[in-house]
Formats: sequence, structure tokens, C-alpha cells
Amino acid sequence: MKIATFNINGIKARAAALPDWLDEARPDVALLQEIKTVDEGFPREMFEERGYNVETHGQKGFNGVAILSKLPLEDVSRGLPGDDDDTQARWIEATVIGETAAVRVCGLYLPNGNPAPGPKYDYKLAWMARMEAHARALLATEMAVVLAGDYNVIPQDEDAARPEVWQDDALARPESRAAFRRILNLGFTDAYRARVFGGGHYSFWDYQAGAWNRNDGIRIDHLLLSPQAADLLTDVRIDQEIRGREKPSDHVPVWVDLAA
DNA sequence: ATGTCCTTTGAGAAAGGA
Repeated sequence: MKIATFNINGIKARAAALPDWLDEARPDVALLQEIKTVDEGFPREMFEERGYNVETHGQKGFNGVAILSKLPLEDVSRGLPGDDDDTQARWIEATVIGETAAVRVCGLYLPNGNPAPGPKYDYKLAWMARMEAHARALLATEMAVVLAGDYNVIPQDEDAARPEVWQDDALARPESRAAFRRILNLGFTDAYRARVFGGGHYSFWDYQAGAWNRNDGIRIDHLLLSPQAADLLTDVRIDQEIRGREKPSDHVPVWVDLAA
């Protein structure tokens, strides 16, 4: 079961690049972030005609997440538990019925948090605390669980081409990194780091200042695997070349293959 | 290099977010 995460930065703007990538990469499941549309505005047919089931959790103008799946989906849930007043569309989860195992997949768009310090940073850290609580509950189910999305967290200095630039940024500040580690320490595996070591591996390059051409990137899109999912891991990859194409997102897809 | 892109508002250009 090939499961990908991809922050597409607007479904309307990616109407060509996203189907092109889907046709080549052929993921069984694609978790999309920043669809930047309400549910009614999402072009479901574009994906249904390719054999995908479509579940969205949209919002006007920004945020918004979606699940595309060639396999059956059950028990779809929208929104991160823990704060009924939080109306931002940043979380969707569902159970994917694979040939040999069911996988609980969660698609997440973690708050950016800048400027830090400030209310947006407070929201980010509060959101991460809620995510930790929910991740703990998911672990308790003993299912194979995949937490995949745009984490807006640079886990370590090796995950940035120029770590000194990000030192005081909400994506790399100690509190953000510690909150990310707390989730890992529950028993999750950063799928990419289970297989690939060292620097130079990024999932985001800013549109500004020729960041892509200078390979001035950061690794902020992650797939965290519960022990039951980590045991099924057979492959992981960043589809980096997508960033060099026409009208790209500023993020690229990251995917895992699970024996499920 | 204060360097870009995407969306909304509202009807052209500017803001907010990233």
C-alpha cells in the first residue's frame, strides 16, 4: 500500500500538476494539504475518474485537507479532537482497507506558527499538544497508524540546507522540535529517517530567492508510523523532481510503501 | 536582492498567509 503526503498549495493552481503526478506515481492513498477550497469547490470528478475515492475537509481560502484512496475507506473523521472552538480545517483521518491489513491514515496540516513568539505560535504548540494526546489514543488501538502531512517542523539541523537561518523560526524553535519529539517518543517512527540518513533531503523549497535552484530546502513533510505500521515498511521516497516542473507547489510528495 | 505564489475581495490592486 503506497501512501503519499503532498501539500499542493491550492487545488485550483495544481489542476494540471497534481493529476500528472498521480498518473505517474500511482499512490494507493494520497493525503493532500492546503486544498484552499470548501468541499463543494473540490474537483472530485478529476480523481474519481482515476479510480480514487475522495474525502475532503475544506475551508474557504486557506488550509483544507483531503484523502484520495483507490482502496475502500471506512470511519472517516474530520477535525483534530480536543478543541471544539478550533474551526481551522487541518485534520482528516480514515481507515484504509488493504489486501492484508487495515491502516488508519491521518492527513494533517500542522499550523505554521510564525511569527514566534506570539498568538500564532501559541496556537501551533497547543495544536501539537492536542495531536500528541490523539496520537496516544490512536496507539492504544494497536492498529497500523500513519500520521502524514505538512508538520511545519524541521526536526533537526540536518533537515535544513541553512539551519542558521531557521534558528528562531517557528518551524525550528526548540519548543516546536520538542513537541515533535514528544510525539515520536510515544512510539512512532519517522519513516524517512528509518531508511535515509544525513543531510540534503528536503520536501519544501520557498518560491522566493531561487531557493529550488540553490537547493535551499527544508524537510517538513513527514510520515510517522506506529509500531504496527513501521513493521510493514518496505520503501520510502521524496519525489523531489516534481519541484522543477511547470507551476509546482512549493512542497513535493513524500511517500511510503507498506506491505499491507 | 525588501527577491514568489496563491487566494479573496470586489471590480484593480492590495491584503493575508505561507
